[in-house]
Amino acid sequence: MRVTFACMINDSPILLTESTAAERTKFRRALLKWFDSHQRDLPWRKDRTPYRIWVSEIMLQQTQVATVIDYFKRFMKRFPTVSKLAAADQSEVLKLWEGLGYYRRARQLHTAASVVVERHRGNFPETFDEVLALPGIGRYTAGAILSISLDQQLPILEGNTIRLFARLMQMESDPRSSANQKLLWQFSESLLPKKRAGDFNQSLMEIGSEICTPRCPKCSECPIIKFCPTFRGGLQNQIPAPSVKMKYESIREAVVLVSKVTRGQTKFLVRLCGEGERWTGLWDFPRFELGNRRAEVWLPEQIKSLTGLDVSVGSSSLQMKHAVTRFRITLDVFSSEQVTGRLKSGAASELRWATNKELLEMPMSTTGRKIADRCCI
DNA sequence: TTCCGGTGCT
DNA sequence: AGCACCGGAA
Repeated sequence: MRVTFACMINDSPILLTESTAAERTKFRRALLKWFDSHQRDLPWRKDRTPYRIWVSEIMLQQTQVATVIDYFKRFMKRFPTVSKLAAADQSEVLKLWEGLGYYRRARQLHTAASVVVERHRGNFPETFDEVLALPGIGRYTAGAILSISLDQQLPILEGNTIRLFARLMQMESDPRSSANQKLLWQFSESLLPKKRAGDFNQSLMEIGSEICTPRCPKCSECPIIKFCPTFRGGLQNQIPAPSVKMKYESIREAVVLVSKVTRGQTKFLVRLCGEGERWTGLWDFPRFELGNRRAEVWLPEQIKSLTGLDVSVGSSSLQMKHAVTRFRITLDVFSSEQVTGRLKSGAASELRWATNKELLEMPMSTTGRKIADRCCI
């Protein structure tokens, strides 16, 4: 049997970094055509107002699409407009964000909503500089919002497109270096079509996340395979250059679960995390970095100075492991016994007693929520 | 157990 | 330039 691969023999490889205008047109068309038939049905793609795209982009920062979908739906149902968001209490915004992580995003989103109301009369701004000036919005997010919602011809560069571009450019050095970041932004800008810039940018990101994956990229499904020198060279595992390994630090933390019973109601002591600490604006049980100290002695001292209460702690009733950035945290939960004294007034941090039911309404971190679920029944 | 990922502060 | 911020997925 004779098989000819005429098309492959005749197709000369195209390097986008040295391409003609006609070749870039082919590239854009291939991407947009793929997007027309392969784009996922996502809730923020239904009604592409700047506000909805903004909320989706903030949620999608550092967070996968599958995780965001339900949060986005709940958020838009409760806050259908920027004015409704601005009018809400921060704690309610954080409650809708509970479990998504990076809670500063929610606080900045809420702050920015007020800025939009006051500075822009409730209309989300439509120039790059005005959008960029809002808290929580950097170069990527400003470009994404304005290209996706208004088709403004603005480039984007984020995790998925960095990887895709590094492969399309056959960039062998670290794409995270500032020199390479500059090249990648230029590359992103050089590819943009005049029309449908938003679909084009989304297509790049979707191919980056669904096809041009870090490991085992699905090159056979890639609509722009013929523009990819990394595929031709079989260098998918070398490009992008692997980053330097993260070095982790192990730390020990302890939660003290302080409870009291009044009129048959069990209440638990919680505190509001303040500015400059993890989980700002969220509620947490009293939590301490234990280090190598002895829990039975040190934790009651800490509780005394924090709250004025005298407690004793027994042995840990629950151990959890979790990670926050570079820290590997082993968290022990100690239930306090023999609680005496009154909560001191004018404490440095905001403290209160909360019933099981009240805990449900308070925004908490994922570990805080697990402790509440497991221990505050 | 390791990897992944935007913004903003220092 | 380096680091903190979070949770989920590989």
